Amino acid sequence: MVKQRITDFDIHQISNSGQCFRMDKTDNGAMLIAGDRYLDVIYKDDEWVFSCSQKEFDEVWQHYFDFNTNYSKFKEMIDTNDSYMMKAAECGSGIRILNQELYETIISFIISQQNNITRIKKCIRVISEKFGEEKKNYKDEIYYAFPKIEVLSKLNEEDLKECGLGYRSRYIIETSRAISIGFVDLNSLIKMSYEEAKNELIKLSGIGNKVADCVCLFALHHIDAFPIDTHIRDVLNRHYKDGFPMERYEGFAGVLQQYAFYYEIYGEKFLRLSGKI
DNA sequence: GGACAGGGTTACG
DNA sequence: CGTAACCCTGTC
Repeated sequence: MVKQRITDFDIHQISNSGQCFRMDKTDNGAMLIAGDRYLDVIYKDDEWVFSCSQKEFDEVWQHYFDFNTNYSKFKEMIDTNDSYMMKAAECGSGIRILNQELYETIISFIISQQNNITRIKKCIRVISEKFGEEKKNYKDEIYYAFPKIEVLSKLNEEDLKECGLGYRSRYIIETSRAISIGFVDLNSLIKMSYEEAKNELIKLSGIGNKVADCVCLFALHHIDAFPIDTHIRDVLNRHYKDGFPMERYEGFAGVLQQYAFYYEIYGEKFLRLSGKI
């Protein structure tokens, strides 16, 4: 167990921010599976409690949750005249950009296209149960690691049928094969700049502009990546008619994208609870 | 019951 | 460069 006071952190906000699909709310926190690891996170007596050893926390989760980055700094850099972003950042003030495993993120966001979150989660759960390694957590409960590329790259579209992926099955298999034969090298991808990495990712089947940006932001931690999905497009149309001020927010626009995304989905609820409407 | 849309990408015109 | 088609499930 690791107990810690942490600022700019809210596991529920992160869970609802759309960057991960294997995190679920529990009584006073959340449980999550990342790669082949399981973690419970609980909020108790003003402290966050993590169900892992100090060693695992230091080696894995510290980086996963991006705890070494100061998010107050990003919020302070928001233009105070940018009232929409000021409100969005206040609403999602506990959001951090996770450092997720690359292959898992690639496949997860291929699944996310033309799809809703409930179904994305279900698809990922089923593909993991069918093709991921069966493991046991510290409570002796069974869970399933995300499938390895060695497994998925050897499947046929028929094998994925029960996962309910639809036309995305072909993308998953083609992309897995392309990576496994070295058409795109994940280890080099990690070392590339945002632009280079994005250009490489787009070479893969089923990855276009938006999914590539999601992978850059949520796995490669290029926090200047700014994925534009239908919700963010709405935000830009409503609040940034003259274009989003990328120059002003250069270097961390992706963090703001997350605040805006969360605010779009949960903002009204937030305003209601804080008595602002 | 059928029509439609859901955090896009691809393959055509 | 714009637009239809792609698959599957949930919802109305």
